[in-house]
Amino acid sequence: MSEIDTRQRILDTAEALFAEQGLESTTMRQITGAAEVNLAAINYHFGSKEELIREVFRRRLTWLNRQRLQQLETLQAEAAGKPLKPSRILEVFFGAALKMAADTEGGGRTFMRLLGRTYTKPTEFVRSFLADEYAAVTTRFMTALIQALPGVPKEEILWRFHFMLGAVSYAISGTDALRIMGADALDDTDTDALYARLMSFMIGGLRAPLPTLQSPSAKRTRIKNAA
Amino acid sequence: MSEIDTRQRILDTAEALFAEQGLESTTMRQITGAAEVNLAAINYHFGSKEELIREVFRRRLTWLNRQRLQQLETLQAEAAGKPLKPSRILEVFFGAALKMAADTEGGGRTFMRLLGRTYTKPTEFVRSFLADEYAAVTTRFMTALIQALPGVPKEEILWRFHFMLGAVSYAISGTDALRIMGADALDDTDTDALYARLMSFMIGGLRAPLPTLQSPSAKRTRIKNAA
DNA sequence: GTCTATATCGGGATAGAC
DNA sequence: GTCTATCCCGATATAGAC
Repeated sequence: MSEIDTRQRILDTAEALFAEQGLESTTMRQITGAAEVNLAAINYHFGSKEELIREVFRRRLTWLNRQRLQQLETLQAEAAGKPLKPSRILEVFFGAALKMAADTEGGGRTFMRLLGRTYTKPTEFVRSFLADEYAAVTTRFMTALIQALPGVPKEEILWRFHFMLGAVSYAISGTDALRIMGADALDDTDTDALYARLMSFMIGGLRAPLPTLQSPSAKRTRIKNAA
Repeated sequence: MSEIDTRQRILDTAEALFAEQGLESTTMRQITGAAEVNLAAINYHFGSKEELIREVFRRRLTWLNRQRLQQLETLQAEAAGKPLKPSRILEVFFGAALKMAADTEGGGRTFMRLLGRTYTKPTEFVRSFLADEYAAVTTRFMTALIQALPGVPKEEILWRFHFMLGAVSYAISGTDALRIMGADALDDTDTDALYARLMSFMIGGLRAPLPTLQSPSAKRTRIKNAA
């Protein structure tokens, strides 16, 4: 078995097991066992388990974010200075993610599930290199969104972007949460339908009337009545 | 130190460490060390680490879901047979969660972060007892929502509920994802503002026009153009 | 490059004195 | 109920033969 093959097999197998069990719970014995390579191969090819994790994320994220930047630039070039429609920006950013998540054979779906789960509970070394991978792309998209929504405060846009990240993450991560909630019957294999559903939900949320933020003195009353 | 005190101290400490590090990465040595009790105390009081985890979730979830059911019943009694406003139902379900998440001193905030992270990647034993805890509450809320939205297909409601779970989960789980995305400046301590923001976003998403689901033959074209 | 064997560490759990 | 000491296991990592 050649060097390249072994590396790829380890990466693919690790990705699948990480997505299924989490980074910490997956052992090098499981990975090398399932990949049918020797236990020592991970340390030989990557140096350590941490470096393997880094590489699993890196190889997909650089590609994904390059796609996003290119498509955003295309969009901006076509607009020729005119303001972009917010929905177009979201379609580029989240569409790229969902397109990758729709790729069941190439492992894209597996990876996106892993990525979504990693956002909320990253260990420090994971958080730091994810931030590096995203640094270029997010500033570009956020400024584009802010320009596309002149009436909306920047803080509000950031929050809604955060909410959308959560929605997309759950949408991609399968139906575990829904199964906990007692609904096992949903079909999450129709990725086109999922994309359509998600986009209309998110556009609706992005376009929603701004919340009326009350003064501090009224705080207690509001939450109590609402909850 | 009395029995009760030790039990509580273990539960509180475990909850905090689980939220911070995850269930698997947190060791019994860390818990007992931070709680300043003996290493053997966990096995004595709970039997095993798994049983401790179960109890950490159980004590908060039963209370939370009882609140939700009571408030839903109140709402339905007040309506006296008339259809409920969807937003009122969401306010009860998610308001209860956010109210608990606003409790920084009593550990509610810590717990809700733990819960949100657990939804997406539950081990089998966790998934099964979470499903038990939620069994009563979700069927009630889903049927209420379906009745409140007569024009909307049941499947669509379930999906949008799923998206909302994701948004709420991310909103509660802190700003890790946003920090990865390069925005560290958001204030997530103003829980009332967060509640208002989240509710208007979710109502907007729930009220959004239904997606136009295309025929299977048109699938490839749509996603390609969109992404 | 690949393998076996092993070093070193830290995990959960328990026995038995107090 | 609490503590110490210990068992047993499986983790990452590496040394050294092939």
